[in-house]
Formats: sequence, structure tokens, C-alpha cells
Amino acid sequence: MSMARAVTLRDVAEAAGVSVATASKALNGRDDVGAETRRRVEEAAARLSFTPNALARNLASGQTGTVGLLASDLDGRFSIPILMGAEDAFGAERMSVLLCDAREDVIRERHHLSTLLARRVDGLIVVGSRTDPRPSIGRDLPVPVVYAYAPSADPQDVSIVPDNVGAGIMVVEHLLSLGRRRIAHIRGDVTYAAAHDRIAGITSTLGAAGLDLLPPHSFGSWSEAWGRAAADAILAESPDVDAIICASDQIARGALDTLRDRGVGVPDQVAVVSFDNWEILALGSRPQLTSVDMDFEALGRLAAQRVFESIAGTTTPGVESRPCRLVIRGSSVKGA
Amino acid sequence: MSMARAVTLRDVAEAAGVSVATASKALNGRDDVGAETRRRVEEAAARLSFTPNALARNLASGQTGTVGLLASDLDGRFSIPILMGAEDAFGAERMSVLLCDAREDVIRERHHLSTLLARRVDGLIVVGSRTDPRPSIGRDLPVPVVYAYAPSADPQDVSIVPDNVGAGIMVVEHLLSLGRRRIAHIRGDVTYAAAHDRIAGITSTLGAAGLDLLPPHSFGSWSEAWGRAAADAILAESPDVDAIICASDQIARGALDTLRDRGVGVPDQVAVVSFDNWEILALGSRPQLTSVDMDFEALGRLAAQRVFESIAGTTTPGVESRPCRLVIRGSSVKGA
DNA sequence: CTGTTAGCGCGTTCAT
DNA sequence: ATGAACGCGCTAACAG
Repeated sequence: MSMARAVTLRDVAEAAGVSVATASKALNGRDDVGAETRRRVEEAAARLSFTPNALARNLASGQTGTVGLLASDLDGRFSIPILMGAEDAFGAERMSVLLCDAREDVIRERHHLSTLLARRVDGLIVVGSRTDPRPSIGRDLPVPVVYAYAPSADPQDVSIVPDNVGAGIMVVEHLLSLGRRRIAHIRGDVTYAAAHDRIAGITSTLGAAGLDLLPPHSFGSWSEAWGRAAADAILAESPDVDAIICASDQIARGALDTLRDRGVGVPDQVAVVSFDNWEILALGSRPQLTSVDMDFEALGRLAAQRVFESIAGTTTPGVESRPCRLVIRGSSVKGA
Repeated sequence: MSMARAVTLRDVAEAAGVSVATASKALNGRDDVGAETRRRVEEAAARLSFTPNALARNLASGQTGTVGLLASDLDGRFSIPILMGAEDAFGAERMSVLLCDAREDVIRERHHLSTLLARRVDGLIVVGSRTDPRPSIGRDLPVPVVYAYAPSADPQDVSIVPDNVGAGIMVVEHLLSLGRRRIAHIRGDVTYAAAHDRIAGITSTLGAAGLDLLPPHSFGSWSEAWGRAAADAILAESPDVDAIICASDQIARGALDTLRDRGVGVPDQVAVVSFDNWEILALGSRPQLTSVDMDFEALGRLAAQRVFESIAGTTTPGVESRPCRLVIRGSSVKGA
């Protein structure tokens, strides 16, 4: 509560009996300063508990040590892990992340964009809530921009997305390795690219093994209710099914409910696998869910790295896919 | 990608053929500037798409227009809605929020604290992941600090917490209004203050109605697995139960599973209510969950308001409780 | 090695 | 109504 004036470098310099410039060098660990002098300055700084004014530092150096994270997912399900990954990669001491949530609103996004630019962020990470291409926020902005999760529609931009096709491949390979052959798929929302990418990986891998997805083949939503209904339909139409791939953990939760209601053993009779590895869902079910983790933190780390490269001027534009990670649990492997 | 030098006020002034000072006044809407001159300056600024450098502006003004949000919940479940509420209250155009996640790590928290102070944030909101008092981050910091969700252990600090006692009262009143009398409670983690506060509200309200909680009375964890086990125990020990209050949505999901397995109708035979209103869980179940929402956004708005007041110097320290909100759905009222 | 001089970009006096 | 000059706190270039 005691709102005392902040101590400045000048105060430190005076206390140490040196010039401001020398104090600056001493504290910034530059080598052209005497050992004894440095000690005195550091001692003074510590005694006064000096905190350098980042604003002034940045204004002088031309860099803000800040990157903007322009997010669009209302619940932070993607942006928080991506933020944490980015913090890790940047090294929290050097870079701070300014998080703005546009709440899926274009106006708000433009607005946040301009305040971030006004704050002279050194870079920008744009996080979307789905992997469908989204409009670019602009071509020649004064700072490097990296799109994470949702790629930019402009191929000149730098984008990083999870490899959903690869994710589809992984789950099928897992099921095949378990000896499953009669595999059905509960699709997600038809309007999502992720739904189609996962199907592409699934069907191509099945095809290579001479197999096909069991019917039915309809799309739905990402909800548990859809998972319940779709699982019902599968049991009716393809009663010999031995594995169900669910397009999301929510769907899988619904499917598990139906299987349980019908007395179908999981994983003995039917193995269940899904995507997202949303732990609150995946760990609570009976049995726990085998699921593909998109590794948002890694996405965030990579995005941060690309921002750095862009600052240095060495980035190739385009959309880059990051591999996902299969987390095996009891819904596909007994006791896992 | 074209990393052109940012345009400065000076560029605008030259383009408009005026001095920097005049340009500044014109753009900041001060009245001592000619109408025609102002027009020319504004036109030039627009043409060059001038964005004032917030750093420089802030360095001069001594205010950064930035508040720090020091969070500790790894998944952003609390901090994101609180952030959004704060953004709303501040008005996104005037204030930006710098989000730092300490990941429940004291060292990291100290570290983030110092970088936030170095950035000269105008205020600080500290968000914890549980309502138990947490150590104060320090008494005489150069900026106002408001604790949200997790109160500070120092009564001299300003804290805002959800009213968990009131939440307990609300659910009981709801159940009583539905005619339920044989009420059991599945407790959460015994180490959490929230678990005890909710019980306090529950038992006092029941007591006022001449009722008692049905056994068993043991604590557990916040998990679905505990919810399943505890519901089993309740049915065994108190088979005439007509309502179960679950300490969290996760617990409620587990309880619903058990009730379904046992063929107990919800809400006909047993009404189920819970706390958190975590929509991913509350909306996916059969039936959907009646749950108490802690209204984090309102918490964030209030925190922002308190920060403002503290800047102005008019805040009374202490812990303030915010009322929660009961969201009624099908698990307690048929068809709701 | 150290201190002096110049800015960084803007807002704000004060003359004019 | 306009502009020159100064300062915010710090870093960077140059002298000494």
C-alpha cells in the first residue's frame, strides 16, 4: 500500500558514486567495467531493491520483450497450454506474453491487434479454436506473426497445426496391432477440418490393411449425446464391431455410456479410442480413455521458436504439421 | 513480412507540415488546435496508418495501462474467465492484461512477480486455484494487489472469493423447495476449504429445517471415481435417500453413473445437484446437471474494479465474498 | 575502464 | 493557435 516512488538507475548510480551509464553496464553484466565498481553498483542496487523500468529499457533498445497471444477460444483450452509452451520456449525471464481473447469476434480481434501493435510487441501468435484455415490478420504487419492450431488462409503466413491425419493413422495402427479388424468410427462435426483430416488418416491406413470402416458413416457433433446415439446405431448396424474410433473424448464418453448400458465389455469386446486427451474427460471414465494428445505445449514452444526465427528473418512460410501423441489407457488395452 | 520501421508521430507531423507538439495535441483531441490543422494531421496519421508507441506514451505518463494477472491454475479454468471479466471491467482499450502462470510453483511466482513489477504494471490480480488462504505476495509493493478466488492470508490485503457457504445454502433451499427431505452429501477433498464451506452452508440450512444429512459422511477426492464409490455407499447405507448433493460436477458425474447402474431414476427417485457448473461435464450427462456456478467472470470484473479503487486509494482491505448462481437443469427438475 | 553526450517516441510545459 | 524545449528512465556511441 505504501506507493513510494520507484527507485531508478540514477538513484543506484548516485548511491554507488558512479555515473548512470556505468551503473547500467555493471548491472547488465557487460565486461567493460571494473570488478570492484561492479560490486559496489550491485550492492547499491540490491540495497535499494532496484527494479529496472522495462518500459524505458525497451523504448531505448527498441525491443519490448513482449509477444502478443491473440486467442479465440473462449475457455482457454488451447491457448493456455500454448501460452505455457511459448513461455517455456521464450524463457520467461526474457519474454512476457500478453494474452488477449477475441472471443471469436472479428471486431474484437482487430481491436486487440491494434493495441498489441501499439504496445510494440516483438511478435504475435494467433491461436484459433479449430484447424480450419482462418483469414490472415494481415500481410505486412510490422511484427512477425505465427498462427498456431488454426492456420492462416494466406500461404505466405507461417502456421503450425497438429497433424490430424497422422493422428488418424496412429489410432488405426494401434487398433490393428491389438488385432482389431471390425472398426467403426463416430465422426465429429462435419464442418470441422479436423473431423475430415482424422477420417483421411483412418481410412487410408485401414485401406492399406485391406479393411474398411464399418457402417454407419454419418457425421454429428462433438457432444456426448451424439456419442451415445451413434454408438447405438453402430451396435444395431454392425453388431460384430470390435473397435470404435471416436472423433473426440466427449463422443467417446457418450459411446462408453451406451456400451455399458448394452452390456458390451470394453476393451474385451470393443476397444474404444478417441482424440483430444482432454484429461478431465479421459481420466474420469470407466475404463479410462485411450486418446490422442495434440500436445499444445509443444505447439506453443514451436510457435515461439518460429517467432524468434521470423525476428531473425529466417523462416519459410507455409503450414507445418506437428505430430500428435497417442496415450494408451484402459479403453483399448486391458489394465493399461 | 515486410518489417518496415514503425511510423512515429514525427513522421505524421512532417507529412502534415506541423510540429510534433501540434500533431500530438491534434491527435489527442485537445482543444487548443486549429480545426483545419487538426484535419490535416488526422488525415496524415490515417494515411500513414500511424500507431502511437504505447511504450513512449507510458514512459512519459508514468502509467502503463497494464495489469498483471498472476495465475496458479495450470489449466486456466479459473484464470481465463477471470481474465475475461477483468478485461470487460477495465475496458479492453484502456488496459491490457499480462497473464503469467506460476504453475503452482513459488519460485516461478516470485519470478513472474518481479518481471511484472519491472514492466510497471498499474495493478496486480493474483488468482489461486483453491479458496484456501494463500501467502501474501508482499505487503508494500509499489502497485495495488487484489487476490481473486484464493484469498490472501494477510487481512491487510484485498481479496475476493466466491461465497461457498452461500452456495451450500442455495442448493439445500432448492432441494427443500422440491420437497426433498432425505438428503445425502458426497464430500470433496478434506484438505480444501471449499469442501468445508459448502458443508457449513448445507448443514446449517438443513438444521434450520430440522433435518440432518444422511450417512455416510466421509470425505474423498474431486474425482468421478470417488463419486461412483460414494454413491454406492449412500445407496447401501441410506436406501431411502431422495437427493444427493455432490461437492463437484466430477463427483456428480460419478454419482449419476452409479445411480444409473443401479436403476435409480434421476430426478424422480433421487435429485442430484453439484457445484462448479463446469459445462463440459454438466451439459454432457444424462440428465444434465443442476449445478452452482461460481461466476468467475463476475469475480474478475469485481477484482478489476477493486484494482481501480486501490489505484485511487479508496479500498477497504479484507476478504469479500461474491454470491454464486444456481443453474437448474434436469438432474433436479424433470425436463429443466 | 569510466563518464559525457545522444537519443528512443511521446506528452507537456512555456514562450511566441 | 503553434512550436521549441525539456523530461520520462534507460541504453548505446563515443571520448577521455
